Amino acid sequence: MSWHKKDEGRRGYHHGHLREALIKAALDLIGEKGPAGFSFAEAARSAGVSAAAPYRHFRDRDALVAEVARQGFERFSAFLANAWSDGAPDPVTAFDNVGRAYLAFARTEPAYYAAMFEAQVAPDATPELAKAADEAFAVLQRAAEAMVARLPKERRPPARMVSLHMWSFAHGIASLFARGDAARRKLPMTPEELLEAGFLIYLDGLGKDPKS
Amino acid sequence: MSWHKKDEGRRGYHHGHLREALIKAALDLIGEKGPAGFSFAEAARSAGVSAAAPYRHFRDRDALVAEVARQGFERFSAFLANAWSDGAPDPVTAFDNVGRAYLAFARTEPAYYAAMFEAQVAPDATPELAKAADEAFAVLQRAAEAMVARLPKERRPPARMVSLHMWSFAHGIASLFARGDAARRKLPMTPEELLEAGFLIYLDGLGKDPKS
DNA sequence: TGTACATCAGTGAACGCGCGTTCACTGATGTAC
DNA sequence: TGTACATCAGTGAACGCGCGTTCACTGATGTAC
Repeated sequence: MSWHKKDEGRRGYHHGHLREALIKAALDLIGEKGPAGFSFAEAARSAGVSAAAPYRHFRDRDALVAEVARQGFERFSAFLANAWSDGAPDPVTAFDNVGRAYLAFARTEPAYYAAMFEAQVAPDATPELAKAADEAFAVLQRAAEAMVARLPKERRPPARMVSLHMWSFAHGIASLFARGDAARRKLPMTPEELLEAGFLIYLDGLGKDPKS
Repeated sequence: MSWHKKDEGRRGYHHGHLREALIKAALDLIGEKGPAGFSFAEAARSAGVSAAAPYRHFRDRDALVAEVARQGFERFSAFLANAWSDGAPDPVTAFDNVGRAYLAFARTEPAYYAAMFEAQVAPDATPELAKAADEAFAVLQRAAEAMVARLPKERRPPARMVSLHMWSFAHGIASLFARGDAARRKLPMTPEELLEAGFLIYLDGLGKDPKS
């Protein structure tokens, strides 16, 4: 990677993009050793800067992790929204795509995923983090609304509940079977197949009159 | 707590139950500060023993965490099996109870839960750990088998799939909304209500002819 | 256009600390006879 | 029953290491005039 606004590799007394470089370093280190396996000092070192420099940009290690998590949620939102694609070609297919995107994110971005969900960072550690997480969930919520709207009005379930079901289901599969690190468990099928099968059964259940 | 076989508090040169005491100390420390927040030295200190002593019982910190996780899975198995209660009073109710037990375990034993699922310990770090985890899953599997057996043979889904769906769903809810630590997210209902509602919809879906 | 000055990002040396790990040792326990 | 001995769990001192954090500093940058 490169910092286009600076001449490659070279820098003077001022780094110029230290904040961004520290976030990148933290992300890489989380990817290598898990959310607990990196130190403030190590992030500074890998950004090529003295151990005291990060204090100009982050209060402490946790603030840095929270910022990584926040950026993770931002990318996650965009990724899910792209999969949803405004419900195209149809809400059911699009919703299934959102679930697959959830798994794909966990697999291809294990460092972000760990920072978002498995660093011992409280979901509301900073207002910005809470907001970014809410926005990611809002994508699921909007998708659930569009999907639920297709059901006959008299037995239309609350979209909020449906979105929470799907979030939990995708999250469980991702955390157990689709993660991109050593804690992934074996599965006799792809995580995507497991998710889709469950999703279809759930949809059948939604479509069925609960009194029958 | 007390070590009944030794007179309270007092010990001579030999500890007598150091292995157990270290495991207990690790569990407590994980509960206080998360799976990454404790050191071998600290476990030794809180067992009242020199920093070198733990090496007589565990190769390193990870081996100790793996043993905590193993014991966690053992308790988890027993807890789930107790909830299943051989399918009494009926398989559907009993299965729902297993789901509730999953959530209850995550909430009341956050330290075990963290060691089992969120320490960066590979599921097959030791053969004993892998075996204990498999046994916990086997309880779910047996429950799914009994439940599936009630469906008409021609559209009976594979029990393995059903148990994986339920594991993932319960695990997702537990990890996001029912955990016993600071990373728990807010929910506009109880985790148990969310789980039960999803479970019932899924059951309806299973019962429905997929071709209809 | 040039100069003086304020700002502030990054330095590097220093501190105390706890950790992991090793080592030769010590002393409690149990058992062979 | 008593004694000699083997075993091995726990000691404590020592080591080097990296971390977090502080501090007075330095020098690059941008801007007021």
